[in-house]
This record gives sequence, structure tokens and C-alpha cells, in this order.
Amino acid sequence: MPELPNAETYKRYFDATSLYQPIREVDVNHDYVLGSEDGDELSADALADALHGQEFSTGRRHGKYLLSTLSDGRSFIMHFGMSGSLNYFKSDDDISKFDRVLITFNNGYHLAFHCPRVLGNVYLFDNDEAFLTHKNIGPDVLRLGWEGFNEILAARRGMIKPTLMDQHIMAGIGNIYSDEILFQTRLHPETPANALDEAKRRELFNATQRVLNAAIDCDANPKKLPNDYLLPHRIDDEVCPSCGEPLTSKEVGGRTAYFCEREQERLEP
DNA sequence: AGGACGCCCTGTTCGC
DNA sequence: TGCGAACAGGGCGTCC
Repeated sequence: MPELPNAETYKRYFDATSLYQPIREVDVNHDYVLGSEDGDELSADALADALHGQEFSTGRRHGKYLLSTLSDGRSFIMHFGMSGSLNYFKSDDDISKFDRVLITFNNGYHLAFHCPRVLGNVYLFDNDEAFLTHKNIGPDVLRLGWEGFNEILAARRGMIKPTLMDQHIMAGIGNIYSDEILFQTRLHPETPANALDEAKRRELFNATQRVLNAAIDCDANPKKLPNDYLLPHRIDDEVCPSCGEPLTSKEVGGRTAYFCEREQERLEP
């Protein structure tokens, strides 16, 4: 599920459950989630050794990533792929086979990096900056002010939806929230970025902040968003909450976009 | 730089 | 009911 709002929700959950407790044990049940250590291959043993005896300090979110500093100053980073989440619990009976990385603290509680589809990853880097640079991740979209947002978009000419979703350009927006942002801005997902004038970029910026913050307030559950938002209707055979026309779904930039042909205009440069 | 693909892995859903 | 195909809110690499 993880776009920025989900990552923010996990960050809060992580902060509320997992800080400043010594780590007793780390189990990895699927090597595929092992990302890298300073850019090099990360083994299950190396991860366990690196975490053993350490404590996490307050989490930070950058785009869709959750980062935390260990006692020794290094950064532990989680990315949730398409199906990842966090789960903190006490009983061994609650351990799931999808808990790809299971961290056990001295108090006996577990923090599970739960990731059924195994497309998530965990990383170890000397610090946050080294990781973000290595991955070439753009600025976090919620901390990107209007000036920065405007400057970045003004220099682009690709289709607006893939542009918003490109984590190297700005970090945090994924497939479904890009649909909502474009719906609220009344922009067709294939509109070239250079077809937007500054006023339209401002609208897009405002919608981005509004939508992501609303999603965080709804605990990143799109179904809890207001009924005049697109997302509660973002399934086949649903209609536009604004005009009642059937919604269109179409592959844009390799992902399925939902939008209203009637309400969302495709501007030309 | 931008866009189209193919691919990564696995669980769920849909169609026959 | 059963089985395989298609799809899923992630990202990466390659080719043109």
C-alpha cells in the first residue's frame, strides 16, 4: 500500500512502539527483502549483527521511506514495496509467515517488517544522506515548498502523472494519490508538464498538499476520504463523483490511471 | 530526457 | 469447484 501517507502512518506507529529498546534478535525469512549496506550486498547475518544490541531513535520519513538512526549512528531504512507494513506485538503466536524481517527487543516484543509480496527492502547506510544520494531520491514532496515545487515542474515536459510519481524528481507520490491529485486539479494524466502555466502549477501544488495531508488524517485509508474525492470511487464500473460519468481506466506510464475524461482536461503546450 | 517494455516476487481475484 | 491468467497502491534496467 505504501505511498507517502502510508509511510507517514508507519513512521508514527514505529515511533509509538519501537524506540529506545535494545534489540535482542533479528530473523530474516526471505533474503529478497535485503536491500543493501552502503550500496553493497546485505546479508541476513550482517543485518542481524548490525542491529544486535542497538536501539532505534525517532523515525524520519522521506518520500515513501522510513529511516531511523541506530545507537551507533548508522541509518536503518525501510521501504514497503507494494504490500509492506509494520506490526508490533508480543505473542509468538502472532508471527506471520509474511514477517520478512522480525526484530525482537529485550522486552520480548517483536517488530515485524511484514511484506507478503516481497517487493519491499531494508537497508543499512552510514547516514540518511548517503542512502538518499545512493538511490538518487528527490526532495520529499510534503517538505517541498511552493518555490521548489514550481521550479522542479517548470523544468519538465513529460506526462504529468509519471512526473509526479517519479521518486527521483520528487519523493512520496504513487499511483493512487497521483490520480486523486490530478482529479482535484482537473488535469488529464497525460497532460505534458510543460503545458501547465504557473497558475495551474500552483493549483497542482495546493492539491498535492491537500490530498496527502487528508490521506494522512485518514490513516492512509483511501476509503475513508471524503465521498467527493476520486479514491473512494476508484474501482471499475464506478462513476465520477463530480459529474456522474463513468470513470476511465487507462495505462499511463506503465501504471493504471483512473480519471474522468469529461472533467479532466488534457492541456497542450 | 522521455516513453515503452520487461522484469522482480507472491497473494488475491476473476473468468472460464 | 478448480485452475490458470491477470492484476496489484513498489522500483529497476534497457532500449529507442
